[in-house]
Amino acid sequence: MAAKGGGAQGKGPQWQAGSVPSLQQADSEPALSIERIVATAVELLDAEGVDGLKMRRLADRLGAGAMSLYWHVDNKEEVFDLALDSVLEYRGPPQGIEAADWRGAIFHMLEDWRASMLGHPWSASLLPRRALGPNILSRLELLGRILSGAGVAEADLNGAIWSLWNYVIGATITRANFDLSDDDMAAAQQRLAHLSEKYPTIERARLLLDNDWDGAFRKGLDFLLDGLVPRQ
Amino acid sequence: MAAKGGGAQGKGPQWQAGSVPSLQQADSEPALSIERIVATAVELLDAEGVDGLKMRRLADRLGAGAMSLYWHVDNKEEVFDLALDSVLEYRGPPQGIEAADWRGAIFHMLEDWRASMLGHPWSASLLPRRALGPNILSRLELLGRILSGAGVAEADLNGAIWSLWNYVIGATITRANFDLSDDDMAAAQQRLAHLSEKYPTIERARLLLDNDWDGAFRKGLDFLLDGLVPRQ
DNA sequence: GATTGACTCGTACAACGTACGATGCGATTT
DNA sequence: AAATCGCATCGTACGTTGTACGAGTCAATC
Repeated sequence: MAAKGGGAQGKGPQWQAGSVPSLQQADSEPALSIERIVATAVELLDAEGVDGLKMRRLADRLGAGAMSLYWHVDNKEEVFDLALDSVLEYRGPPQGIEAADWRGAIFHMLEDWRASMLGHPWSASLLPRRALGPNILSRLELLGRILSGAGVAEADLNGAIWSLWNYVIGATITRANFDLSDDDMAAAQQRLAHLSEKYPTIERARLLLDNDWDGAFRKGLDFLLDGLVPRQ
Repeated sequence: MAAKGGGAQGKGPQWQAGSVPSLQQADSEPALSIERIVATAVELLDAEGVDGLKMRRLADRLGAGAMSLYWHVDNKEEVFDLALDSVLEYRGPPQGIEAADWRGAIFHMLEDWRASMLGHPWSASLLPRRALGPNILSRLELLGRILSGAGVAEADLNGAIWSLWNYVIGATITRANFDLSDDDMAAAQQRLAHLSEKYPTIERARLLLDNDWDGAFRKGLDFLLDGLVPRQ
């Protein structure tokens, strides 16, 4: 009887944390586990980017055979899913009371979100393809709770949550994309040099060059919040 | 002397349109060309998604050998770049004068942008990884021109353009992601069913279920524009 | 001691991107 | 007319990838 379908039963990632330690090769490596796999996958992704994650390489880093991974994981996609969600954990606002300063709470959470993703740029390119993990859902839940407490009407809650989510995702993806490739940008400029007179406004605004990304992010967020919850 | 580096010289896509027709096999297939390759790639992407685009399959559809593609294109990545940009062409507002109704002009362009991408959902997942093509730049240029005309200060232009871009990208990617997978969503619900009490707000807002995406998009855009260019 | 179930891994395979070099063909040159 | 050249096509082959399959190990249970 093969192990087929035993460990990683069912479809989709198992969003779990608790598991039995139960190490059995006490000599060197601390035995395989989803946690270790995910942690190492994140390391590898940080070091080599999305294309650098290969099952064999991941197994090597873990001191295991390639096929051993498949006991804990259905396929490579699931590794991506788990790695992505693991990076998006939110530890909550520092000390501020969210009820009192809802605006601060939102800002903190969303800026932390953005920072988390920019700290692992591969996550931005992964996000569009992947499912909602529990950490993402937690953030959305928190967002909804704060907005609701801030006075957003029930009927508008959906639109408000999505608007903020959209904005954060968009800003992060854009930033991660251009951050990864400062020379790509230069190359683009080069490549389009002879067309540059077609884009005078972009040229004038130096849109592609010097940018206060963080400031722009905050400002746009401010506008959005002003619209969602008018200052009294 | 091999053809190596002859046709697709240099690095990066050639953002060109004009080319000599010059068909030489007059019998059946109208000869290979970048235009034909890109058009067929888009077809294939529409039909099979990002993972469905393989060089061999693309060549088959074109009635050509796989390696023939490489005369016109450096590698598969370039096919993605070209396909993405080709989908993002903007034909301009219908009849409205952009100077008079700048708000309408912006809305039209951005909604068209979003619609273009949703019409080819693969484009949303491709965008984070790819470079700026001329069609994207044109849209940004137009956006900047309109905003500038609407009274946005030179110093704020950058932030304003990026805010809108971010919002559109984020909204589109989110929507495309969830649209692709209505059953993924159901599966996610299922998978997280036992955790559902952890997300009461999401539950209550039915965030994952019924959504007026278009309405939410417009509303958020309104808020953003109100912030960027206060109504007098 | 036999059985079971959790876990590991060596081998093998099919599919993929694409390097390489041969080939064909029209236009240009001699 | 013959030779040359540049554009374009494609058959073959290689290296790399994800992963199916089944054999193997070991601890716990009966």
